[in-house]
Amino acid sequence: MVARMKKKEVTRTLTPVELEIMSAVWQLGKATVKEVQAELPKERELAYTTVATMMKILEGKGIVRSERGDKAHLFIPILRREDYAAQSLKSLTQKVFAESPTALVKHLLEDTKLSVDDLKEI
Amino acid sequence: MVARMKKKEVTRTLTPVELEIMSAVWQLGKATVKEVQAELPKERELAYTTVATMMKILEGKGIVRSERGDKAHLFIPILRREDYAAQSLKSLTQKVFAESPTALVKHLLEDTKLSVDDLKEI
DNA sequence: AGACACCTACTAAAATCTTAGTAGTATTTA
DNA sequence: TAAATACTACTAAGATTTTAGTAGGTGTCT
Repeated sequence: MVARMKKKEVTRTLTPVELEIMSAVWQLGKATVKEVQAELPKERELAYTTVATMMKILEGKGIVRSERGDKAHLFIPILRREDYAAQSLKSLTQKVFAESPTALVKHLLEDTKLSVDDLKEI
Repeated sequence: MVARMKKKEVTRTLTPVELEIMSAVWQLGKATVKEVQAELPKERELAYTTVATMMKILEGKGIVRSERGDKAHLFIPILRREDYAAQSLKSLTQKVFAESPTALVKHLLEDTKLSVDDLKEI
């Protein structure tokens, strides 16, 4: 009997720009090129067509899919933020926190605003 | 009066291969090209000169420095693993765990073998 | 219909990353 | 000392990533 299998998850790591773009897409949940462009940090200026190209690339890689929207295409994440996060985190622990997951948690507590109470809750 | 300042830390993110190499260097603490090459996972075969080139690049970027060793140069990390780890983690939380540091910790606990006791200790 | 605005597809240049060869120098060995 | 060995510097090809322009389509306004 074949148990429910974890999805393939061959997902390579996103390139820096892909990640920037995906951050915006994840944030928006579903968005047009224009919306993605607007969602980028204001100091980050990418031409409309550049964002469009990136969306195309992401679509080609199966990271987002597109739907015809009212006027413009709507792009929707296929790769979920949580999944990518989990994957990145795993790889991070393997690669740079090799022998000290404890250190990771420590840094984590310092960096995030996570209180001890939040932690207890978990 | 100028308080002790946190170091510049402009460190861009390491490319995949740079990270592979640095993993080895961090592991060894201080190493020759040959040692780094040997430290790579055995299924990962990079020519000696490729490793040498990478060391050069890393040195150029100020990530390692070199000292004349007995025969070969010794390469020594400038960027410390902990610092890079902290930096990566911060950027990861910003980019993919935006609104849910809690989720991060959850994943962390699932992925690492960190026990609740270890956690309490922290 | 013509002009305008907006969108997608295609194309491609520039930058960066990855890989490794070759040549030259120094050191060890036969 | 000549040959073999080991290492570094230089060079560069190929791959991938990043950036954006141009052409052509579609709808909209006057």
